[in-house]
Amino acid sequence: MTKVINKLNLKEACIQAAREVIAEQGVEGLSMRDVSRRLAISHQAPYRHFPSRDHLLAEIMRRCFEDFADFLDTTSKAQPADELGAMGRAYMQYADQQPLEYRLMFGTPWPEPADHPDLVKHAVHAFDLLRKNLLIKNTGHPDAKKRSEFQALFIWSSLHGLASIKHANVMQHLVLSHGVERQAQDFMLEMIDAALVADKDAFFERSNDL
Amino acid sequence: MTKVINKLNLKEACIQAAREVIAEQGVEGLSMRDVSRRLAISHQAPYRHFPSRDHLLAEIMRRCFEDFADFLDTTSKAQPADELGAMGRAYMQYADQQPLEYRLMFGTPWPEPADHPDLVKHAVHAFDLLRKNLLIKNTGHPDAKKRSEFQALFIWSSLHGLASIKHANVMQHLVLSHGVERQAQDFMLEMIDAALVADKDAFFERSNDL
DNA sequence: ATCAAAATGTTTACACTGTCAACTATTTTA
DNA sequence: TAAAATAGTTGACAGTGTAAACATTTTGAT
Repeated sequence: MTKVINKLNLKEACIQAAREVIAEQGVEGLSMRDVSRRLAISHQAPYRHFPSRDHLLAEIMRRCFEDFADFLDTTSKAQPADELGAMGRAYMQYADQQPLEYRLMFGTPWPEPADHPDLVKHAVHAFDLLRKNLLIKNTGHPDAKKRSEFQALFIWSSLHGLASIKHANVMQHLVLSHGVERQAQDFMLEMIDAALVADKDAFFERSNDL
Repeated sequence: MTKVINKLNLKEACIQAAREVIAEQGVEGLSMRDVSRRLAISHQAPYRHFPSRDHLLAEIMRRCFEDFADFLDTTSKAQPADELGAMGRAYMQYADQQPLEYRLMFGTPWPEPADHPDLVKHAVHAFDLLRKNLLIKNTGHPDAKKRSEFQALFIWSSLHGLASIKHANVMQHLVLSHGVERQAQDFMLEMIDAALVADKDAFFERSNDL
């Protein structure tokens, strides 16, 4: 009987139920009382396990980041010939398939980070996958570390930007030529690649003058 | 006396008060009753002018897009030598200076677009500024229209991505090398430029095979 | 100018939310 | 086994959006 299983580990059940709500209705549709109702428990029971709605939300965000980083890692490692490209495609794939979880991670104002250190740790981990990958590509280059960070920020920004524009459903109002929306992702990845290939030494010379 | 002025045009006063709330506390801090309280009117008065909170919000979003497009337009036209670059810098400048309004436009789930056609129209206008600018740069090129749209999406995504990552306050947790956060924007603009300069014909040839 | 109609604003009421406080039942531990 | 910690329930409060009924003011046609 589900109810008994729930009560054996109510904390886990709350998280599960809340994730379902979020995946169905988005984060603003999540209410503590809704979670309680789904589990057929009193509206205060979840508070024995989470001090507040924000704490429940933070735990869910943490797990999303965990899943997300895992997905990026395993998917890109499965294609050693082009890890970086695979990672980019995996990023967009995740954003496509889990739009509401993606929005939770990257489009929701974070709860006070100081109160949720684990959340930050897992979020940073996803970025570090990208950063490390680039660091390898940049070996031998002067300023390899800094360069990798710039590049990682650039790549992440571009992918995240496209993902969040897609989510906002703005594109369908832009009256784009045929096929543009569908091919936008591929074009974006090509542009990122081209930018990385292009020589950026001029920038570093100039920036050293500052 | 302010109160009288308000009552002479309550609709405008509501919008003004709501924008203040949003600029101070962000969109989730906006409540209809809060607006009423600020204007010292009954909590139902605003409903004579806006059917719902979403309608008030949509009107504010519309105006933000209007202001935003104006800002991009005038700022970039002031530097005819490098309109595109100026537009990119203006974009980031706006995002920096009006973070909460920017988040309202690009980070808030839109109300049903069908119910708010004007909102969409103004949002699209900002994109069209970019698209038109690129179309001029691409004159003579085969597929100039399509190419411009791809490029516009790429540029917009990159800028928006960086802006929204900045807003999320994630960067300060990434432990970046010295100066990287500060210079990220310049690097981004360089990368965009480099990508645009690089020959993209290969992409179009390949994509035509699909 | 008058009088009905439309507009604008107020009051009251309802269902919903997060969360505090008090109480009870259960489980763990000394 | 008694005490203490843990887990869950019930009831309350202040906040929200908004529907309905009512009052007032403004407007337009006669």
